[in-house]
Amino acid sequence: MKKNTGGRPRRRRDPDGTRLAILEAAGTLLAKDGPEGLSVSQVAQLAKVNRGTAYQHFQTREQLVEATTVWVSEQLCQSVFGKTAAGKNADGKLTPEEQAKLADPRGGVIEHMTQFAMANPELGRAWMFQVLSSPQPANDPFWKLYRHLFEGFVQTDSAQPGIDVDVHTVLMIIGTFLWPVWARAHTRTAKEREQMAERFTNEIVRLSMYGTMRPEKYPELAARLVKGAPGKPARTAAKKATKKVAKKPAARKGRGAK
Amino acid sequence: MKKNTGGRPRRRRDPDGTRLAILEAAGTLLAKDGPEGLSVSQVAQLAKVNRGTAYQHFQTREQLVEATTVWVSEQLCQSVFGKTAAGKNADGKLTPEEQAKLADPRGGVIEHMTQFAMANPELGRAWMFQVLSSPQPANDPFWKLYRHLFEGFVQTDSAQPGIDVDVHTVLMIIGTFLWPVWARAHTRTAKEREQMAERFTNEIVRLSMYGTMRPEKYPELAARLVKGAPGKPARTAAKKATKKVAKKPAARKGRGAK
DNA sequence: CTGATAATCAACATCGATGTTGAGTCACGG
DNA sequence: CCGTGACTCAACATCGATGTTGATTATCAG
Repeated sequence: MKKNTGGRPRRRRDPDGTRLAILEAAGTLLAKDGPEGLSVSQVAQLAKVNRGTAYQHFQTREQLVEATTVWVSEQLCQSVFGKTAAGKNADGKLTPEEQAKLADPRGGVIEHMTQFAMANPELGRAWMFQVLSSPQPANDPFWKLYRHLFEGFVQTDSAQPGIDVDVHTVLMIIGTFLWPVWARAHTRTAKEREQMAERFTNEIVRLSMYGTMRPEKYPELAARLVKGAPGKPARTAAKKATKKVAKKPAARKGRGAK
Repeated sequence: MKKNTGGRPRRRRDPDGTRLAILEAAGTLLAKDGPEGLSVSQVAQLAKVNRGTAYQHFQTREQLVEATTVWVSEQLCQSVFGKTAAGKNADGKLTPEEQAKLADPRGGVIEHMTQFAMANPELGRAWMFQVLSSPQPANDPFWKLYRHLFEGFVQTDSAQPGIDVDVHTVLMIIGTFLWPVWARAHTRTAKEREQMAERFTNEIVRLSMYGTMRPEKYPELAARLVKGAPGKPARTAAKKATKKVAKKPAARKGRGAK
C-alpha cells in the first residue's frame, strides 16, 4: 500500500555498493563525533540511504560502529602496507628489502603512512577515536602490523640499541595520525598540505638519526643511559602482554526500544 | 507542593562543591564517551546531583562540555607546570633553570607530564578527545604552554639543530597522554604502572639523546639531512600560524525542545 | 515471461535526552 | 525571628534516535 510518493527516486539495487556507502558515511561521522556520537540516522542521511536499509545491513547501531571500525582499520592496512608483508615473516625477522623499505624516507613506510594520513585525515581521526575508546588499543590489526614491522627493524644492526618498541609504536602511529589534524588547521592549499607532510617525515627522519639533545651536553645522563636506568634493565622488553580476552558486551547507553 | 518523597536526602548546600562535582563527573564521562557522547543525565547521575541542578550551573549541554574542556585543560596546566613559568619569559628565552628543568628526566617536565598522565588517565583521555574534536588544537592553553617551553629549549645550544618544534609538540604531548591508555591495558598492579611510566620517560630520553637509526648506516640520508631536504629548507620553521579565529557556534545535533 | 529472492524504504511504537518550570529547602543578613 | 535569595529537585512537554514491520520493487534463475 505504499507508492513511491514524491521523495527521491528509489536507489538502484546494489547491496555491496550500498554497504560500502554506509561504511564510508559511518567512517566520516565516526571521525567527526567519535563512536559514542555516531547515530544511524545521520549515517543513513549522509549515505543517501533509508535508515531502514542501514538496519538491513547492520542489525544494530553497535554492530554498525563495530563494522565501521574494522573497516577503517582494514583500509589503513591496505593503503599503508598494501598486501606486501601482510602475514609472512611472522617470526619477527625482516627481509632486507622490508627493512630498507621501512627505513627509507622516500617510499618507505613512514612516508607512506604520512601521505595516507594527510590525504585521509578523516580516516585517521576515526581510527584514533577508536583507539582511544578501545580497552585494548594494541589489538588493532594496523597497530599490530606496524609494531611487527618496527620490531623487525629494531632487531637489525641498523637500529640503535635499547629501543623500546611499544613506546615507539605509540609515538609514531599516534603522531602520524594526529599531525594531519594539526596541519589542517594551519593550511589552506593542497600545496601547503604537501609541505606539511614533508615537514613531518623530515622531522621524523631527523629525530630518528640525531634525537633532540646533544649528548655531550648531558654527560651524566648519557652515563646513566648506557648502564640502564636504576630501577629497570631498560631493554627492548617486549613483555608478553597479559592476554586476558575481556570481550564484554558493553551494554549500550540505553536508547531505543526493546 | 513537592515534598521530598523518598529518594536520597537532599544535598547539602554547597554551590562550588556541586559545580566541582559536576565538572569532575563530566570529565570522567568525557574521557569515556567523548564530547559528542556526553549526556547531562549521566553526568548528573555520576555526580549524585539532580539533573536540574546541572542545568542551574550550566545552561546547556553544549556549555557544560565547553566548561568541562577548559576545566580539564586548566587541571593539566596546574598539575604539570604548576604556577611556575606560566606567563613570564614569554619572549621565548628560557632561564637556565627552566631549561634544566625541561631536560632533566628526574623532576623535569617530561617526567612530570608522564607521572600525571599515568596517575590521571581519564583526564588525559578527555583532553585528547577534546584535541581531536577541536578545529584548532593548538589553541589549547596546555598545548601552547608546552610548545612555548620546548621552543625555548630548542633555542639553547643544548639542542640539536634543525628541530621542528610543531612536529615535536604533537609527538610528545600526544604520546604522553596516549601511553597511559596503552599501559593500562597491559598492567594490573600499581607497581607495574609505575614501571610503565619509567619505561616511557626512559625511552623518551634515550630517543632524545640517540634517535633510533645509526647514522653511519645511512650515509646518503645523513648527507641529505644536513643540507636540508630537496623541496624545503627544513629549518625550525615556526611559521606564524594563520590566526583566523574561526569561533563557529557549531549547531548541536538537534536534540531537545525549543 | 514468471515467480522467487532480497534490497529498499515509509511508517510505527517506544524510549531516553533535552531544556523548562515551579515548588520545596537551606543559609544568611537584618 | 523572619524574609530574601540562592540552591536543589521532581515533573512536564517535546523531540530525536532506535529498532521493527510490512509493503514495494529491482534483479535474477528457471
